[in-house]
Amino acid sequence: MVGASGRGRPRSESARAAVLHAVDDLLVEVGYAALTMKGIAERAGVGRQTVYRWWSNKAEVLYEASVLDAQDELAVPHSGDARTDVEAYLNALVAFLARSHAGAAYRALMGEAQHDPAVARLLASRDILGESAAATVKTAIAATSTTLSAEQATALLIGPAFFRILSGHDADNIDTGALADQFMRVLKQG
Amino acid sequence: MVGASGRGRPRSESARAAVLHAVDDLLVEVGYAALTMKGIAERAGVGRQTVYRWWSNKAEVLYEASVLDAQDELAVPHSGDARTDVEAYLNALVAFLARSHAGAAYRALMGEAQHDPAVARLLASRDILGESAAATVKTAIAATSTTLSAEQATALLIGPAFFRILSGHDADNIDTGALADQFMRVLKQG
Amino acid sequence: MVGASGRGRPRSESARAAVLHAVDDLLVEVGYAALTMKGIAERAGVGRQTVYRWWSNKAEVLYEASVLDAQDELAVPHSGDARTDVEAYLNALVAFLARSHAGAAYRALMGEAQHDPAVARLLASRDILGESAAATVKTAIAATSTTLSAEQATALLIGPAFFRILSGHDADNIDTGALADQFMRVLKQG
Amino acid sequence: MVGASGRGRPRSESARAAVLHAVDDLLVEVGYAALTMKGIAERAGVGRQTVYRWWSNKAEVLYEASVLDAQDELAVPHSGDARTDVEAYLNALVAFLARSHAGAAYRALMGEAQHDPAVARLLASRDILGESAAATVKTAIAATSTTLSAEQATALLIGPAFFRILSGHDADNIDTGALADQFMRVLKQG
DNA sequence: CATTAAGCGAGACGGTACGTCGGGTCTTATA
DNA sequence: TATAAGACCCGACGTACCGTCTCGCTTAATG
Repeated sequence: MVGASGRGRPRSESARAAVLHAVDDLLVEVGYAALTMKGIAERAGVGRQTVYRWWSNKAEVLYEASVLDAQDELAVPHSGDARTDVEAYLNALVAFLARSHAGAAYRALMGEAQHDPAVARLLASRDILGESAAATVKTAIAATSTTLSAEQATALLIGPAFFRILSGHDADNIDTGALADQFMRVLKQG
Repeated sequence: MVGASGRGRPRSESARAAVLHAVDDLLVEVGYAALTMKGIAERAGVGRQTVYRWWSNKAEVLYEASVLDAQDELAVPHSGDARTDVEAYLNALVAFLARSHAGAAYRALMGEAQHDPAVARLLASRDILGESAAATVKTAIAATSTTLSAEQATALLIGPAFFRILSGHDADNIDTGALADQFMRVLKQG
Repeated sequence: MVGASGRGRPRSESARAAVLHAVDDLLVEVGYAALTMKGIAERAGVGRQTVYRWWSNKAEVLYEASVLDAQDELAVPHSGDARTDVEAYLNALVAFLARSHAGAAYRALMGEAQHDPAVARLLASRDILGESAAATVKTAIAATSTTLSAEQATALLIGPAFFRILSGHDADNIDTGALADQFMRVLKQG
Repeated sequence: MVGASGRGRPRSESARAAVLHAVDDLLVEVGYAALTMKGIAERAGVGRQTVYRWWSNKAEVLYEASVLDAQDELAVPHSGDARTDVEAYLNALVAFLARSHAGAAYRALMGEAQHDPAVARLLASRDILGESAAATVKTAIAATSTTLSAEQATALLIGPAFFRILSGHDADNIDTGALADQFMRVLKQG
């Protein structure tokens, strides 16, 4: 018996799906800045309360609608060759952060997290970027027998591209091949 | 003669200063999230219109009040030894981003910039972090005769720490010594 | 000379005239509701302070610009026949109150006076309507040997038309001939 | 079935009542000039938007809060004797216009109406003074078989006192007995 | 089958920040 | 000292969004 009594009308999965869909649409159409709870509910053809019943604030809806669903944008096939996998991952990372709608949502949420503890907790509850890199990092560590921890290696892998994108630099100028080389070299020596 | 009509009452530098001071105080007292234009004006003992006359939005005031003034938090003495300077810079960077009020303001602004083009332009107009690292990066490049561009090297230097702090990881666990070593090693080899 | 020391630059009569002229123009162009001190000063090509130097508030400028100048709208030639003069006066009164710009200004000021004591004092300082009716009323009183005071007679003369116009009734439907007859009849019997 | 969608939360009659009550209180405490929408909402413990939802401007709230409710101040018992009723009505009129809070509100609104068409329409939508006088005027007309229209008679009845009060003359000096006599005399002869 | 209780769409609710506007004062350089 | 210009402080304006609440109406599971 998981929760609830089973009495009363069950929650509408279709309402939930409509909200998530509406968020995706609105993100594309009006952008994050113009996203409002009222707008989302209306677009979804759903009562405002229903949105708040499933998610407790705007960040949560957005996170689930856009970020979670988009994890596969960061999933890359593993070739077995560490260097190849690293570059593939970096390409996926740049594409996600700099060019996808989900990435824009993720950046916006990370921004909110800098001054809203609730959003910070939300993002911390699931380390999307870290997880997405985990397999690649693991392969690279195994291939180089570095002494670096996975966490350190992850920061080395993601950090440079992450910084350049968040800083507003042109994502097209990021040389993922070079970054991959540098990353592998550090691992081989530490 | 830098422009200026000379006609009419001159803008009050003291009002301007009072606003910047008020922002600094309020950031410490109530934090970024609770910062409002009304609150700033009232705290500064200044009319609301006066604030809007000098800055066109909250981000601009905050940027000038907190971020510009705080560049010296990122200024580190140069020892002449590249490795030493790099670690010193990384320590200053972590202290700024993760522990100072100005750093909190900077992270908040960088967050806004992710969905507000005006803020993005504002931050892009003066690449605070890049500038602060420039001397250190230059020294390191000279000492290693790397083929990396300054921009690439800057991203390598700042990225990993930047990523971990923005992601909400514990700043105390950042091993700046190790990061400095890794940075130098990459430069020596590329 | 009348007051002042004579030292320093004398007040500019032309600035004063420009303001009064500007008020007249603006009243016609934008109406009372859109009249602002800033607008008046700009239209007159005059500093804001200069306006306040001559008049202490908006009501005073308007009063002098529009109402005082318009007293001659209410001045009617006297024929010597009381009944004739009364009707002529009533026609002038209706034309002034209901159809002239000065009359609109007067009504607006009388409106302000209902909740602004300063404006009330201003209007009380010079009983424009009462004065304008004085000669007509005097003639009528003399012609009828009524026991009514001038003040009572004035209220009887002006009141009915005044009420209908201020109440927003159609001024064209006011039968000034009938009103004149009724006025004369009351006087003859009291 | 008087319309109404039946959907959504119904408007709160208690909020509406709280606003009207707050307006009454504030009129007495701070007067018309200091009445603000913000102040009204706060005093009523109501959101600002809620006030705007029921009434579209200050005049409307005031009209409903103060003027409509105050019609009974102008309701006088009818004795059957026209002359008696007329004097009783004039006493009530003077008391209302010159001495009651509702009367002050009415004068203020009539003032606004002189330069604000919306307020003019509002007042025209319900001719408070005319209605209040209607029964008295009807009785007087019947008793005198005058040829005057009701509208003309109303202006004769109300006009003189109305003019003196709006002009700021001392209301205590208004001889309602004399005005009643004059009114009756005019009717008997026309 | 009737009851019951929770979810539903709709939209009003109390709050609060926004950016603008007007009032009346103050401070420049110039005349 | 008056002037034109325009910045100053103040505070009301009407709008927008937040997250909560309250309607009448479904929609199951329970009795």
